[in-house]
Amino acid sequence: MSDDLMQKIVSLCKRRGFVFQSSEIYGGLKSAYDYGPLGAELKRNLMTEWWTDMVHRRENVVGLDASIIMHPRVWEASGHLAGFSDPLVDCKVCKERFRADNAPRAEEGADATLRFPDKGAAKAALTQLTEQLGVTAERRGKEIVGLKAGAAGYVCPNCGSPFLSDERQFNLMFKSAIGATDPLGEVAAAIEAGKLEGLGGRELRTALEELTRPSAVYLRPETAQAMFVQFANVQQALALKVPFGIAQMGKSFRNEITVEHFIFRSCEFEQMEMEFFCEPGTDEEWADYWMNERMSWWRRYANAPDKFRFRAHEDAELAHYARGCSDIEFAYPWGWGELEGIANRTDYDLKKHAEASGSKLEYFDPVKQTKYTPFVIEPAAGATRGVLVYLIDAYHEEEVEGAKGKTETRVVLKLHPRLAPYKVAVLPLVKKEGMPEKARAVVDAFLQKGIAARYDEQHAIGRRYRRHDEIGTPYCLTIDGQTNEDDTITIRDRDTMEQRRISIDGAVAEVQKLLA
RNA sequence: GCGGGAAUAACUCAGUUGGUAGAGUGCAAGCUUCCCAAGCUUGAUGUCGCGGGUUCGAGUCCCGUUUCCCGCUCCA
Repeated sequence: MSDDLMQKIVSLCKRRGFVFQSSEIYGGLKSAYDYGPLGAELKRNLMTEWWTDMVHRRENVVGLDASIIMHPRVWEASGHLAGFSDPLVDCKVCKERFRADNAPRAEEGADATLRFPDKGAAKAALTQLTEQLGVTAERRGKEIVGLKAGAAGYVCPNCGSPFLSDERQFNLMFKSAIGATDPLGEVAAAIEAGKLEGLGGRELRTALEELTRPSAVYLRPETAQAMFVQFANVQQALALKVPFGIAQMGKSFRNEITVEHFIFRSCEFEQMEMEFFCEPGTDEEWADYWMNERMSWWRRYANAPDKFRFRAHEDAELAHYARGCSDIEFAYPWGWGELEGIANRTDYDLKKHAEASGSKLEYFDPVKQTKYTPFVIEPAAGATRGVLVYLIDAYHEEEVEGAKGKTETRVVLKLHPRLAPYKVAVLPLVKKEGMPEKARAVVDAFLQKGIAARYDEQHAIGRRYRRHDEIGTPYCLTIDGQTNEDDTITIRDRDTMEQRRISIDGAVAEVQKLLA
């Protein structure tokens, strides 16, 4: 059922021009998606709503639009360069993949006991050990005993097996090279000069890294760091007093181990983040404040507000820099999943960057005459996730009575009017008696005001209504026979399908009122 | 990356033991039509994901590969 819903949404997205697979005619590129005309509007509307709410409506929050490529030392200081290259290992017995540094320790030669959920699984594992790995061991119920831990120094956290793949580095940051010359030229020159001769494994890797390091740059894996790095500039330029926030929207890039669920997790994605700098000791209060602000923002545009919830991170899953973190989760078709994280990042980031750069990233409180490193509350939302969330929230199938009295299924995207790609569709009831001309004039009036409007005369009126239901157009304006008599048109509500008459001259003002 | 499934028209899908690529929907043109995918006429659209192989002949069989979906894992 849930897969079904996602498939319908994916299909609608393509058919109606919300989201296309990237580079589709070349076979597609993994996890890359393009936002079509309607998707571009939806995403833009969503992000504009965020910016308006977070920046324009608040005196103490300002914006930033930083470059995606920053100095590589930013990522060293932030911990991303190390943290995003954690060695991962696969278990050869149960196929579990895990982080080597989180695995249960087991010194070489220590007893290793494999545990399985039931006897059947243990039997199967024993057979596998014997046949594929050539190992003899003994099974006792759900366990396999008589094995020793290997040189790795740890065992599989899932089944306890010491049969593991080599550690593999996953570079989760997109690496690129800045400069007009290809760093491979340096490598080629070094090879020709024999400088790499005799090197292997880790040594060779290190040597190659050193050769390419001068030109190595990374695409940002989050927008947050620029706001820490520019903290002092922003604070001084605008003479901001703590507490204040810096907000930023934009693309981020991560080589995710797995991408999934359409645009839910992709390597290139868009974020809406704000770093709120506050006095130490007031941080928990501000964390509560922003949690409530952000939750009410998400719910404001939703049909089903109860599909959003908080989930506090347990201590074990907290990032090393965070004192606390609460996710705003949404009930996706596949289950609850993250949409936004509100983290208390303490003074970790500012201190790290101060230390690494040698710059003072402190705040002097002119009233209290004290100097301190502010604490940071970070509401970090996924903009592209937001698009998916509202598409899922908006997608409805309804049984309605058709023209001939039989029940039909109506597909309607109940997008919030401010998020909807088109605000109005203007339809001549029939293509004659001057109706198309009048409809065109109405469309022009909307476009002059910068309101996304669409003229549509194709096919029967009912079909046009349904077509706009499917892309979420909240209002359809129809020019009919009566328009010629009294200069009124009908306005149809997408969700109720009810119509009422309004004056043709007041149409723009009427819709503006509805959108406000 | 590992394991499982899938890919045929814009969408949803059929396609027999290998023998000239189909339907519905949608789309386009026109007629009709004064309000909820109505009716009629006409029309266009296929590198059958891509690349090899087997074969007289491959949408169909084999191999590789790409992409998508479902689990493991990671995050916004």
